[in-house]
Amino acid sequence: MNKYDTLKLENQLCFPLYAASREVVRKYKPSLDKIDLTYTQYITMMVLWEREEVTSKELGSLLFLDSGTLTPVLKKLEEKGLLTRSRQASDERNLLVSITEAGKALRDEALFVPEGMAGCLTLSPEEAAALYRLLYHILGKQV
Amino acid sequence: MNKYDTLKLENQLCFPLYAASREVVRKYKPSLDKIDLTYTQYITMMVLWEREEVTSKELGSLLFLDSGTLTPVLKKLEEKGLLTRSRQASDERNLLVSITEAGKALRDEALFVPEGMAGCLTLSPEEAAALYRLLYHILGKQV
DNA sequence: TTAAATTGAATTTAGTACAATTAATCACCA
DNA sequence: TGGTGATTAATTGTACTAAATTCAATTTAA
Repeated sequence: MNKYDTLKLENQLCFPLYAASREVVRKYKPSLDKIDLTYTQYITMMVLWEREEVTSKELGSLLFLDSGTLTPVLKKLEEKGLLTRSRQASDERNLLVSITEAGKALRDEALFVPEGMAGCLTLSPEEAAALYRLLYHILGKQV
Repeated sequence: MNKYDTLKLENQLCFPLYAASREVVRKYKPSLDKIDLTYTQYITMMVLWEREEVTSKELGSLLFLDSGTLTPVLKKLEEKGLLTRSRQASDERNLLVSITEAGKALRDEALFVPEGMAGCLTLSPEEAAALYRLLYHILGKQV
């Protein structure tokens, strides 16, 4: 035991978290390429498939992304014709994001994405549930 | 139960993994700012504090980073005077990365980083160990 | 000994993150 | 009621990270 042990890679919890996150996002890539979305764009669309209309602020808090990150993502998705951006009449500071028909249509194509990932993570249902709980704990949302 | 359930954000395991990773890296930032390192630079230095000399290739496999990501990181650390980059005589394709005295000296300052993070993650030792194991499982390295 | 295949790093291009700025709204009090 | 300062939300600028492509060195096979 020496004083530098806390600086060893193998003693870090953050490092495997960081690496695993990138690893899994990388695994999504081939499926997401087929529908021409990045991972960030994909989770954004997930919210819109549930909500149809949402403010940028709400999106940010759902996805844990700040507005500086979200702005270019939303502009890109607007370019693709999957959503529209407008200002909320009641408070023009708020950006209102609305899904388009093309955006709704993409949902059916996107069904293949979780299908393709199913075999990728070799965790048992119990392990997956435990991991899920621990991760939301870190995110400050006890489940 | 409808066919779109697999596309709900709350049913994803990848999403909290992605979000938690960014969340924790964000928590490191204030500590890392004090020693003028990004998180990626920090984990790179961690390897060099253990090894002193390592090829770029080995670094990549230890950190799960590819050379395209590593090249700018190593150049930046060289600029800061924390390491030197040279070619391996036996095979000039290999980039040899060596820590400098300044790099070694930084280790003592870096001790404050894990100290500062200690209170940030409110996981019990058992939970931390479980998470650690699950993450390395995803990384394909059973522990 | 040379051509083809492989390996490793660097470059290019795109995406993501943070800090600083700008615009809109709100709250307070004269 | 109207104005001033504080707050909130998004955007912009800059830096970092990631993936795909390119280029150079090496190895292998003919």
